Amino acid sequence: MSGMSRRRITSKELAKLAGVSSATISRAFSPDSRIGSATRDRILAVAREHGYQPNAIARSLNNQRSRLVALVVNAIGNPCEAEEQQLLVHRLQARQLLPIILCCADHSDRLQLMRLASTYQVDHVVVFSDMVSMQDAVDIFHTTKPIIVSFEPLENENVSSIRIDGAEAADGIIDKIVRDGKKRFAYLSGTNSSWIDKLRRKWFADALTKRGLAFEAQAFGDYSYDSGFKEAVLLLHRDKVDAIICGNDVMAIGARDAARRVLGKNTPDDIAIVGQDGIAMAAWDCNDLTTLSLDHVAFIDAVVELIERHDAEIEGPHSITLTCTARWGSTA
Amino acid sequence: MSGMSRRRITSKELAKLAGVSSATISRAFSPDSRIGSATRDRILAVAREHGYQPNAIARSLNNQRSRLVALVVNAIGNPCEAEEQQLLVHRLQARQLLPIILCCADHSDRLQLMRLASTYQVDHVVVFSDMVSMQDAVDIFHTTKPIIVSFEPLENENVSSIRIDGAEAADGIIDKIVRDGKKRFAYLSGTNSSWIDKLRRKWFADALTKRGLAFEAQAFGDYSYDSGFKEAVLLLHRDKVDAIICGNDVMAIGARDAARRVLGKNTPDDIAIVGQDGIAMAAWDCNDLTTLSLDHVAFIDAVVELIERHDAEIEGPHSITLTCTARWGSTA
DNA sequence: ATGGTTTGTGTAATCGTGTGCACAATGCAT
DNA sequence: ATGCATTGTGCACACGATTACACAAACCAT
Repeated sequence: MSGMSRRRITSKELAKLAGVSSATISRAFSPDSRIGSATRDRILAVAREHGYQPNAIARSLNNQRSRLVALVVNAIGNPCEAEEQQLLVHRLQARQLLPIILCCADHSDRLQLMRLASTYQVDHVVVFSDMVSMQDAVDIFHTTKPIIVSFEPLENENVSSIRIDGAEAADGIIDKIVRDGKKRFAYLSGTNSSWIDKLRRKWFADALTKRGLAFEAQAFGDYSYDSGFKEAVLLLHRDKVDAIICGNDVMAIGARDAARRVLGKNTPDDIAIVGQDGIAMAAWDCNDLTTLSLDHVAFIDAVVELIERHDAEIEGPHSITLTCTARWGSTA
Repeated sequence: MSGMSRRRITSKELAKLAGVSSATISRAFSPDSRIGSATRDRILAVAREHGYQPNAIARSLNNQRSRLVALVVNAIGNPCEAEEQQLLVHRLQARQLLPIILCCADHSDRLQLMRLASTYQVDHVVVFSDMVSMQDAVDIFHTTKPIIVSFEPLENENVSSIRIDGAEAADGIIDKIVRDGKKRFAYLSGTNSSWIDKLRRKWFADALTKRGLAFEAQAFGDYSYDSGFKEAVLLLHRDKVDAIICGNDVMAIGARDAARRVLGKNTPDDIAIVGQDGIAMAAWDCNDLTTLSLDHVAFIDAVVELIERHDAEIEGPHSITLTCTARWGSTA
């Protein structure tokens, strides 16, 4: 690398240096294209010497293929999704795909943000966030026909989805809590009314119904520790519940702290607390949460599988169903 | 929006539809360019009708400006950086800049990953990770002359950096612990030898030296809860220390759990435990960590400030220094 | 009425690659 | 030696936007 060359060298310039045409330069960088191996070696050597790499922007324009993937997430730090995000980014990078993160939790105009990303001709879109309507995503991204992978099943030829089934595991958890003698259940939602939140609540509600019970109270948080803490105080104090099913693990930890600190009640004897997601933190010694957990690796495997199918141009929307399992901790 | 048009419409096609030339289309989307306001309105209406948006890839090629920013991070889920990442992404999005995440913790060839990103002509690079050598980053990205923002100060006209000073706050923390009667200190590093790790350790080491003390032991983890737990057991059992300064908050929580669970020792009476970063979780009721914390907002303000200076083409490398403060919890 | 400025639009070149087509050179079988 | 398949390379255009330049129309002042 000859040090300080300021500007990135261009294909045509390199062609002059190597005594070939710019077309040949391009071929030297395309794995399977007709080019003499001697020529290729010489070009690659000269390229390395001058720090040349083909311009991905120009290539994308020509290819109609950007190798960019938009990841629509609620928030980056949010442990609920962070582990999946991390895994997916890893898998994408291994396939030479670059992720563009769209954080919509704090962005005032999520649609505008998605429109911006769509102008970059992303090849795929993965929607983790439950804050954006799937219909909006389809409307915005359909022009480039990227795959859209999402939790929410939607009848549309452009959308593949991953369905999640936690009914059985939820039933097992409710079963144990009921047998432990708890009677007054509350559900602490993470959002006011997202699709995924309703689905999850239904799993537990059905399990209660089956046993002649029902949720005595319902509260709404925002998936954060603080909201879990705050709402749990109300539920325990005002509604006198003795079991709280939380929309995610972080709120469950908040609720557990509230019970212990504000009400002086301990899990699982005085009160049962259940999380959802199965994040790593749930298994930490200080938490040891009972939680309805999803196998992150299997989940991301499914996402990657859908992306691969789309890359291979296999037509039609696809759908994969995953089942949750219970993680048994000491909180319920 | 007329529904189901499969392919994204092009500037030239829209021109035909609106009865103008493609140059005029372009002008309609450039805020300050000579165009009749009647024409602009008509074009924007037709554009909306057909779901047209200028192709950002083509625009980038022409502009020599991609509006993409590479964020080089260790891991996404990692709470140590997650809050900064979240804030920065938010700020970038507000400026219509899109972040490309490079996760280098788990990627076998970090340099290749960075080279890949550099072919996308990113406008800026922000290096959070302490796992990549700054010199490598400069070598790879210098061809496009993006700004490189990093923790590590480096004498190079392309690199701006943010320096962090925690000496005073570390001194205050050590002061309190020593006055509480602790005598045998250990430092639990997050990495084997990153630049930032050495710097942080030095702050505490200096504070000890000033009082005629020194670290009795040093261990190496990997910034994870599990490694904090495991190493703390060894430090407490084998080295009989009564104060552990941890490289980050997550390890500190692991260490606290280890002390409580394995050794039956409680903070702050039996043993003092200090974290670093000041993540939100540190303030959770169940943790209430004493930690050397950095103001995340100020930090990201500084990063954005550097990016803005670069956008405004203000020459030369810049440097901003931030000072840490102590968060006083119940662990030390 | 006329010269000069301003305004709005079209033409054509450009950004850096990829690739179909044409064509020369080479290898091989007869 | 000839006909044919194969290999390697260059030319030229396409990808979809931006923008310098040219130019017509409109406006204004004298």
